[in-house]
This record gives sequence, C-alpha cells and structure tokens, in this order.
Amino acid sequence: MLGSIPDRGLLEQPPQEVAPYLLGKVLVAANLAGRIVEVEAYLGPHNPTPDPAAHAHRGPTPRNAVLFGLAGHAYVYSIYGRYFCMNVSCETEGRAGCVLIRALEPLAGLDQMAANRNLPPGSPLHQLTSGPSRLCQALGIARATHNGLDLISSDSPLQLRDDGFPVREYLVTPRIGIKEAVDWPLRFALPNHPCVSGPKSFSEKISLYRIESRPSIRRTVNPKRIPRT
DNA sequence: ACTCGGATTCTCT
DNA sequence: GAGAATCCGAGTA
Repeated sequence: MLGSIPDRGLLEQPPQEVAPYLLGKVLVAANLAGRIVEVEAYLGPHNPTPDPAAHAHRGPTPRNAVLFGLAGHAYVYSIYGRYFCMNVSCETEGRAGCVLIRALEPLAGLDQMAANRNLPPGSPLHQLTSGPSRLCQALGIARATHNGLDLISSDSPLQLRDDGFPVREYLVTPRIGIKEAVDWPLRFALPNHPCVSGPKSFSEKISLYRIESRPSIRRTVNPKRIPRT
C-alpha cells in the first residue's frame, strides 16, 4: 500500500543526485507515513570543493559516523538542544554525503502526528510535518532510537518506500538556515506544495527543473553551479 | 576542561 | 521581524 523498498544502489550516488530522487518517496516510521516534498543535499569532504555547511566536512566524528557508512541509513542529530533532524545517508561506503529531509506531506497517522506535535486533531497538514524538526517530532524520530537505522529494509522501524508517485518537476534553491555556502543550489522541493517549509520565494535564486527529457531549466534567474564532484 | 554555536521552532511585538 | 529556549558535539588548549 505504501509501495516498494527502493534499491540501495540508487542512494549510492552524490547527494545532489539523490536529493531530487527522494522527492515524492514515502518515509514510514512505524504506523506513521509521509511523502517527501522538500530536501537538501550536503556534500562529503571528498569533493574537490568541500561543503562547509555539511556535518561531515571535517571528516568522521562519533556524531557523523553514519554518514561514512553504507548508503540508505538514517543520520539523526540533535540541534538547539531541543530538536532533531533526519538525513538519508548516500554515496558509496567510506564516502560521506547525505540528504536532509525538510518536509513531508502527511499520509498516514495524522492524529498521532498531531498528538506528537502537541497540536489538536485535525490541525492543518503543513503544521504537522513542514520543517526538518517538525517532521521528526511528528513521526517520533529521535537520535537515541533512530540514528543509524537502515531505511532500505522491510524490517526496519524507519523505512523509505516508493509508491510510484510521479514527480515531473521540482524547484532548486539555496539551502535554508546555514551560514556557509549560502548560494549553493542544493535545496529541492515540489513546486507549489502546501507542506514545503521556508520562504515562499527565493526571488533571484530559484530554478524550476523538469524531469524527463534531460533536466532543462525552464526559468533561471541567477543559478550558481554546484561545485564539481 | 572550557567555550561556542547550531541544517530550528515558537512566541511574542 | 526579533528573541528566547536549551544542550550536545566539535574545536581549542
């Protein structure tokens, strides 16, 4: 009902390729599920131009160890003392790289999500899972319980699934909330989706890509190139 | 051992 | 739009 488990090989690629691939996929945590509508790529330190905003950019540490392991595992970290964010590890083993899940469209367990967020039942969808820490709270994802879990396993309490939802185009913008590499176009989102977080417009830094045919830029105001990998 | 700041969110004004 | 809440991990010594 929520689709099949994706192939791990599809995640053993650079984050900027895995990120748009994850758009439209389903994240399942126990009996709760949501469709991924917004992500950000964070590049590993092996790149010629290292990503200064990435947790892995100075090499392996106890915290980021998952990022250097096999692709398709959850990297969950705590932030600001009260929240968690969740990433999907990618790249081949030994190389770091990940995709931050920034927003979901709730699909299953909406009342439970609202309860987890201390919101009343029937709250608007975008209040449940729009934002990287909001979605972790809604799905009950925490570092102690979910960091390092394999997302590509039908036994896992945290899974990635592909239900065939078609994504024909997606927005590309700079990433949110970082202080380094602020212009790199590594945030990806479904256009006009109500559950996407962040500012409504990035004015001068948005591109709209179409999938199929080769990715072609329909509208580009001031795109900067992703550092070569 | 000690300092510093964060891939955020919520609550005000 | 600004400020608080709040603590763990990374970097420096």
